[in-house]
Amino acid sequence: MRPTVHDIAAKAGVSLATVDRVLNNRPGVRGVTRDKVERAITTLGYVRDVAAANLAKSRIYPLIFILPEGDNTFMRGLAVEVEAAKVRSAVERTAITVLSVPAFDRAALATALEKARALAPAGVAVVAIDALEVVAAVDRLREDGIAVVTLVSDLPGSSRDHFAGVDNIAAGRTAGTLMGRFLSGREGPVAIVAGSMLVRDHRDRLEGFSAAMAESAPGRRLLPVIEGHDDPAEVENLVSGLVADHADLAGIYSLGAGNRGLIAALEKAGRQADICAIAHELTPHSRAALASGTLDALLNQDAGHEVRSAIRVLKARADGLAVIGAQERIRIEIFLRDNLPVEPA
Amino acid sequence: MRPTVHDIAAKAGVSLATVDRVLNNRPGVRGVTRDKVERAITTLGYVRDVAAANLAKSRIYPLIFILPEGDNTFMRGLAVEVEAAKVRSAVERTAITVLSVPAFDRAALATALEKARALAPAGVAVVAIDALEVVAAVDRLREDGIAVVTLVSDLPGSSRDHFAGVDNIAAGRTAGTLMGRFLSGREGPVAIVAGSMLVRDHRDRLEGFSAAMAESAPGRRLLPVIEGHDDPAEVENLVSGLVADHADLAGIYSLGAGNRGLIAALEKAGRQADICAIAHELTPHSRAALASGTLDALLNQDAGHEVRSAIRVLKARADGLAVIGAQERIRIEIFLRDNLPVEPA
DNA sequence: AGATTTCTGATTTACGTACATCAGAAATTC
DNA sequence: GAATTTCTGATGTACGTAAATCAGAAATCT
Repeated sequence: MRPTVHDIAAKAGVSLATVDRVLNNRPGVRGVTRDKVERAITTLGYVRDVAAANLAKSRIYPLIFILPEGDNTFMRGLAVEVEAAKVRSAVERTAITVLSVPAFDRAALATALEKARALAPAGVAVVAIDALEVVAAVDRLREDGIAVVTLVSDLPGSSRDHFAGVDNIAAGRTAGTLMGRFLSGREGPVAIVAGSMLVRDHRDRLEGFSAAMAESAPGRRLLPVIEGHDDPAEVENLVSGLVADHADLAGIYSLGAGNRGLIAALEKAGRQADICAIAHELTPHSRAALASGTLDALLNQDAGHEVRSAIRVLKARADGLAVIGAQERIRIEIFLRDNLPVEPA
Repeated sequence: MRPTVHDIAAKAGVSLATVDRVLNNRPGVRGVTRDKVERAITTLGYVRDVAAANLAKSRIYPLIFILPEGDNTFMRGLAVEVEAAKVRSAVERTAITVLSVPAFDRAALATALEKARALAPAGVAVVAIDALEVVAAVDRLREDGIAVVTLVSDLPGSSRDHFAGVDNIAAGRTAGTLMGRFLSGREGPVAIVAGSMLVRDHRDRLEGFSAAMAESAPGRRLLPVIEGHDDPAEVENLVSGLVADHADLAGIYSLGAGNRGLIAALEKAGRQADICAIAHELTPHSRAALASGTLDALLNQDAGHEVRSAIRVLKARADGLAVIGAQERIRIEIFLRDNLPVEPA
């Protein structure tokens, strides 16, 4: 039978109250007594029953998620995952509020962070934009003792507690190596379509991709980066132009969202089999395109994992606990048509 | 504030005892009363506090894991994950026993299953061998009302409740597509090294690989399958012979364990850069080989995920609850040198 | 030595659910 | 209408921890 606080009290020859003081390092215990209790704890191998402790505490964690608006599937999926977390909030003792802000709008994001600060939550998760005013807003939250986790896109210069997202340089490198190797024995330039160079994750992916391409396919020409602002219509326009202008185009790396536009452009031009296309994020559209062969590979970050990780970290930081880094690392998933998960994602 | 059983009792105008009877469908409640209570439950949006419920029940789940012996890293890693689960058993209310059996020994496995049955646990997780006597032993467990989950390698003909492992046909296909595309523009045959054709997962991987190779690289010649019994020394011998015999060998797919031998053979022959090698399971050795370029790609199943999933499913089945299929699906991870996780795995 | 401060113990209530017991009310049967 | 049988209520205990209160013991200071 698993030892309880009562067993420790008996073993150490002290009262329950003293054990409680030691366990929750409250003041009022002499050094010698504290040692006695701690020895009892280790010899009995006591571990606190978290369920019972939470029950007794009946603590709740008010959390705020700040998410960008816009109709790209990944961000909507992220919002869906946050909603799913809301449903679990009863079980997880969280109270989640969502604030929506226009995409790629640094001023709006800074304002939203201030608004979140006024609500005095235990923690805030935010899809960051890499801008000074955003850094400043995050730092103010931290000064108020509010835990902050960046989600999907990081904010390295700030005092945020944690980044719940993938290593985007590595993601870009992965795409670069795949592209380089898939195109071996084939001529022609490679194009890159981004959302915006304003967000950190896109910049990082570009950096990684360029570096890996230089290594795995040294002579390959990269066309100048195109920004489609994660908007399907805009991306379709840009890619259509690209394909028309470069008859010898060998590959396209789409490092942002708006892949519906990319897919449509390739298929309308009849170049879907010809051009090696690698994109990010598993959505119904990208999934179908991968299955049909329009896309050749897909990199993915699991939005559900990211949201759940962000919540775990925020709760831990709110309690002043350390997080286990390895457990909270979000992996880059690679999908080919052969290892697509069965369920539509 | 979240509603409790007391709130339901008040709302429905009944006593706590009646609410309890409805919630845990115990007998002794009239139809009308039951309806009243259920209406109160839905209108208040009551959800049972699982933590408190478990605390009150103080239920424990005795589980048995049957794992193969042998010194291949993946199975040892699996054992480590089971040990890690043992550590958490206090929190998760499980009591885990491990039985070790010789690898690839169907009779020993059947005996171990009988032994497990005699211990009358709530559930059994087993790395299966595809043999009639094993199927029979599993079916006997199920007849005794013991939940059974196959781990890593499935047993399709049996009445097991669930398979906690990857789709190995898809894994093989993935390897085949990568191999085919990585070798585009290069001549030479491809070799396949398996552990044993006795286990289902290896047979499935072979099937998938052959099919995908046929599609993505139609003319490519596949050498006959070699069985290394997941033993590093044996694998090294076999691969050394293979490399010596085939100067034009373009690729090797190692679908089992014992990759230390594969890596050593390639490096001793000086063919590590020349031959495209794809293997399974991320271990310190395979990880280093991927980083250095001896291996070109690595497919992985996360042993930790599999063990945790198996435990969740066994607990759920022991309580007669359904499992959410999508949540328990184990993904095939693809690693290139660029997306290796930072921590040694 | 007396007053003060600092520790420690004993005890109690609470968290939300499970489960058992017993008594009384309601419905059913004869 | 009396005797059953079947429901329902009231009440209490338990799970393991948190947290508060109060009283007494020990140490420290004057």
